[in-house]
Amino acid sequence: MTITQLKYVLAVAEQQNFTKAAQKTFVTQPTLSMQIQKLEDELDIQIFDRTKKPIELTAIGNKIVSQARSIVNEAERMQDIVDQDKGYIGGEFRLGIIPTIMPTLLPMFLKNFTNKYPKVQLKIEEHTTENIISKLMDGHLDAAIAATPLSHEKVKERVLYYEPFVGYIPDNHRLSAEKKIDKSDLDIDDILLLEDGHCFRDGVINLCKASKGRPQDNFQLQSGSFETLIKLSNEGLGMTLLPYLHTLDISKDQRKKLRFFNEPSPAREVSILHHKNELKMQIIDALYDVVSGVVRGAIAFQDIKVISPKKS
Amino acid sequence: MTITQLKYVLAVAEQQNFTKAAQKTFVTQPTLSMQIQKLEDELDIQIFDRTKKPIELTAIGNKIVSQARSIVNEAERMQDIVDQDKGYIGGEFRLGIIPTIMPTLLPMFLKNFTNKYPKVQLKIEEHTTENIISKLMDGHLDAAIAATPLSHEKVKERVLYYEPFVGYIPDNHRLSAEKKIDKSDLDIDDILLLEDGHCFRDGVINLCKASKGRPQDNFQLQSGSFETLIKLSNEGLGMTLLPYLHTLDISKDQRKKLRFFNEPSPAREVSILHHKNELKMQIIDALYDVVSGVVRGAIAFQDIKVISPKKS
DNA sequence: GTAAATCTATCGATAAAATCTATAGATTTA
DNA sequence: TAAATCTATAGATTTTATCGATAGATTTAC
Repeated sequence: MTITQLKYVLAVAEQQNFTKAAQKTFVTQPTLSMQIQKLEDELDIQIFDRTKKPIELTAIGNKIVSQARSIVNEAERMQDIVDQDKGYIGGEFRLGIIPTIMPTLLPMFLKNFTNKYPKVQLKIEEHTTENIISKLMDGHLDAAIAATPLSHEKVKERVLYYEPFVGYIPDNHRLSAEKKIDKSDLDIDDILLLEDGHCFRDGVINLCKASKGRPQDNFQLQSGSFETLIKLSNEGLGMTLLPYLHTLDISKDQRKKLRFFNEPSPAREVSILHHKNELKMQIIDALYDVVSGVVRGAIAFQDIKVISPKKS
Repeated sequence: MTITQLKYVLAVAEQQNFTKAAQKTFVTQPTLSMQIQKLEDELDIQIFDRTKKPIELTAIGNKIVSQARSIVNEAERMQDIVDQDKGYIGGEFRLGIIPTIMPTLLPMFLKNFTNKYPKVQLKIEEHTTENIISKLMDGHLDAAIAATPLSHEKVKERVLYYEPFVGYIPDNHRLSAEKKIDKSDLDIDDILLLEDGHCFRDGVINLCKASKGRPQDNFQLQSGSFETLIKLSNEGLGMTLLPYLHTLDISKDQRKKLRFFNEPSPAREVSILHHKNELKMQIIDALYDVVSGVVRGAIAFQDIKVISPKKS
């Protein structure tokens, strides 16, 4: 058994196709066929069920793939260990970011980071928190930025910043006259929410529950972007809540409709996540430094109360 | 980087000698030299400091070896996964046992086990609890039998049996007239103990502490075997405590000196330990079944109280 | 229903590698 | 100082991985 064979198995398992897997691994298809057969012979089992189209993993094949992933990950970590020892910061780095953080945070740190660490090939992907967790586990992502705490056993969190929630109140709204709003003012049936799957939505629901104590499940409207929520709100469909960083680049007119919360302001905790096995720690450290540095200038709230991002 | 190269590195790190490592890995010494050099070139570091005699690991070499061990262990697990899937029970299996369990328990299950699972090559080693933990961690042992609970993060425990402590009271002793003894009768300064390093010693000390509340550290005498303790006790040097299984094969005369505890009798918990990564689970399951089976016939106490084996 | 397209396995050739034997060079031991 | 021990190097040999070409099987398209 060789590490190369295991990589081939992973490629075929992922592509469900020998030919495509061959391209991905930069060898010819017969090479894959032979090497995988050799491994199957050595272990004396079938990894793939080739009668199915497209090709499928056998029951034992699934276990093999899972173990192979673990071995290949550990093997790739070897170079990282050496890099870390040398203080070298470079290579490919896959960073996941949740949708409600991506548009505001990314422009703030990306240029700064790539300037400072030109040898790092940052690959940034947008995923929901749920997908981020699974992609951190299987090694597809090296790290991620999401709302926390998630308290996942195999994922470590390091807090980057706390981002207060800000109310966006249309002119005709009952709270429009208030200078500041209080979480006790919130009514879940009156707030425009992001669609299901966004943890910011769950955070808002938790916030309302905390104040009212009774959740309702038939929300009026749902959207995938804050821009849409703002427009719907302007149409008089209700108020909405925005994360603070998002309020920094909205128009002057809209800014007038913002209402901050009484302290302690409800806030979300945003952290950098990585797998417990501490792959590429030196790049994660670098990201942490850059991001927490740029955000420190933009957010300066003292008294906040963290709202859980988890569905409850 | 290949798995073979990593195995060579582990062998040289262990033997601190290329020539001996070559014999162990069944290749010639030049093969080792070249493969290890290739790996060093690929990672662009020195794993071994060849100026030192005997050869030593460099600082980064230590990290490499640790990671290599992890990779090789995971790789070897691949075959175990296949074996488990096939229901095959065989191969080499290294079992560690602590000294105070070895002489009584081993004869009880060994023949039974080897009859039942002839394809398993059992290699049994005697180690202290401390050594057992480290050898489970580095993969030298596949499983071990020791007093628990140890609550070690990476070691799983499965209880095999509870073994009561039994007092051995010489004729001239103050407790000799009692039919049963109580843990409140114990005086640590009056009990003959095994030498330091045996967890049975720590268990007894914990027991005395629990009753008296004040530990003393200047014990009268220490020995490495219960036989010696019994003889010393016969000489009038004090009482001692024996694990129940040990009392099953002592002479008739000596048996008269045994005093059981009032219930709940203090007891040690004996468990089978294995690494969290569940290597060779099928053999561990088999061992568990056999051992707990044979012991169930020998120990039939109802009301016991487990004493911690850990030094405190 | 047939032809084209797609996909995997197999074959023989070739390039790459791992390993071996022999030995040089260096260091330690006697 | 000689012998013994140990690692590195060189060159030969065997083994292995990969490739290109193609056969055989299945699916897709018409």
